[in-house]
Amino acid sequence: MAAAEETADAPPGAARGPHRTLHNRVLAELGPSIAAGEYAPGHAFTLDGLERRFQVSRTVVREAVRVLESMRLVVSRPRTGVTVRPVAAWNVFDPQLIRWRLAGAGRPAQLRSLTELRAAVEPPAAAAAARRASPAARERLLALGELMTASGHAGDLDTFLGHDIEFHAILLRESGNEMFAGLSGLVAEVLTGRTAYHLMPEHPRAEALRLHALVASAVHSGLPGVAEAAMREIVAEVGVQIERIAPGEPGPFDRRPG
Amino acid sequence: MAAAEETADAPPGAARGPHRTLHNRVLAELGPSIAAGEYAPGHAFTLDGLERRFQVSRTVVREAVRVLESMRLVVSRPRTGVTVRPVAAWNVFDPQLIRWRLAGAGRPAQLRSLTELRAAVEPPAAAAAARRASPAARERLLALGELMTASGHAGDLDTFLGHDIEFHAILLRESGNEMFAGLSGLVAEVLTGRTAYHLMPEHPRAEALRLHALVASAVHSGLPGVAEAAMREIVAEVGVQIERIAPGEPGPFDRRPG
DNA sequence: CGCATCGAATGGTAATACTAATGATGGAGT
DNA sequence: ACTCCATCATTAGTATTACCATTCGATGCG
Repeated sequence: MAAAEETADAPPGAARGPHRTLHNRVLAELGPSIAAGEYAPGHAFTLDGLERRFQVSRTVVREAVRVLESMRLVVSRPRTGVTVRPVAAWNVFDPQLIRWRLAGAGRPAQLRSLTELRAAVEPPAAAAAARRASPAARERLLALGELMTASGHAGDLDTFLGHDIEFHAILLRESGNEMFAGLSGLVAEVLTGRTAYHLMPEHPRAEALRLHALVASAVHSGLPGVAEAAMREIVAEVGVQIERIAPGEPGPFDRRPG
Repeated sequence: MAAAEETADAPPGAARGPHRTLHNRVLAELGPSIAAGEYAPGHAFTLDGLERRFQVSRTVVREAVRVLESMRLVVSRPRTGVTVRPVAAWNVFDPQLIRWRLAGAGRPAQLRSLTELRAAVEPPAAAAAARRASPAARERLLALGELMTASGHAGDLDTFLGHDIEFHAILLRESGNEMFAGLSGLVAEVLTGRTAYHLMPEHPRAEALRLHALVASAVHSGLPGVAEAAMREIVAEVGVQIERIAPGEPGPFDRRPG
């Protein structure tokens, strides 16, 4: 009922999404452009300049700058202004910053870093989950293994992706390590990005399906070693994927001395 | 000359440390107490309350709240105030937050998470460094291996700690993965914390010294597999250390079903 | 039980004073 | 004439204050 009003009283600018506040809108424009390297380290903004550029008050600009400062993207000092810091100083684990980089030209490099990180963390996380997961989580993992096998054979990549994400998220969350758990959102981005990059075959490899089921089974049975080994097999193909994501980057045998 | 003036114009409160600005001073008090769990999730502050509590203006309080918000410690909404979010929502990788937790009652749990994380990441990082490190870094690692052996045998734990930190920092930085590199500061905290907790024997174990030298040698020779295996041995003792840090936590064989 | 209204708290703007950092100026000593 | 150094002026962030707009939960009425 009153369908006409629904469209009328919800102008696009007043959306209650992440851009609810003005300083978030400033961040949404300034953050990605700094993260993309559009401003060289050392480049200096002034508050007045940003004020004019975004047509907002000083307070709003300062709030945005404080957030950028807490991500260590910039420093704000009297007389100097707001200067961009070198990339090495940035908080590269800040999810917001990661998303900004994924949205821009740095996407392949960011996906590459994330993929390597996930390859390092997920096997120990699987082992930890085999030790510490709740009974309900163990059951859910078993079920997800079967669901993934089904949707994988059916070639339903969207459904498969959803189950894949939930599978890895549960594993990380149930590892009992909150830092592992904190990576679950980023792993989801990697898995999604992999699909978006068409790095997935039309049907997931049968071996990968079996390995996921094996991990689930090992966790269910409380066998950390088996879970870790099986997960290591799953992430072993990342070397290949990294090459496809960023072919220009130094590969496994580059720069080998002698 | 004018030595008397030097002491006069540099009062301790005006130090140019991290508390240079007012909002940082508010953060330095509010952040740790929230991070320590002194306010249950759902607890609501008001800007006016914080204003009075810290005797600062609204602007300053708002900037501090924005930073806490970007760490996902709190959300700020009209009518509701600034409410503390559940721990699961926090940006657990934010170095500032990690330091706040390390400074408070959560220190053992935080050290435990960090130790597990480092155990997961450092072996792959060592492998990557063997592939990608610069020649200068390979040389420095060799030298550090010898320095650690010397200071280790001499029982000079402070010097040893310094070399140990530099060793792991170089390895992470030269892995060519900026997210691995971003962990170097945190690894330094773990190593320092381990010493502070008296988890180190008076003389580092001879095996550990040999293993560090072996990692350096493998990286120097461009042997990723060897570097990774040796590093895995180094971090293998973390299981023991974790037990000592947090004896009450679920151990390797807890909750095993069946 | 649904809905309009109220009010409490944040969100945003503007004007202004304070303070820190830095480059320029000018004088003293060589 | 030249160097050195203290001092001052300039610039841009820092902080305060006051005021209005917006949002959203609660209250209570129909």
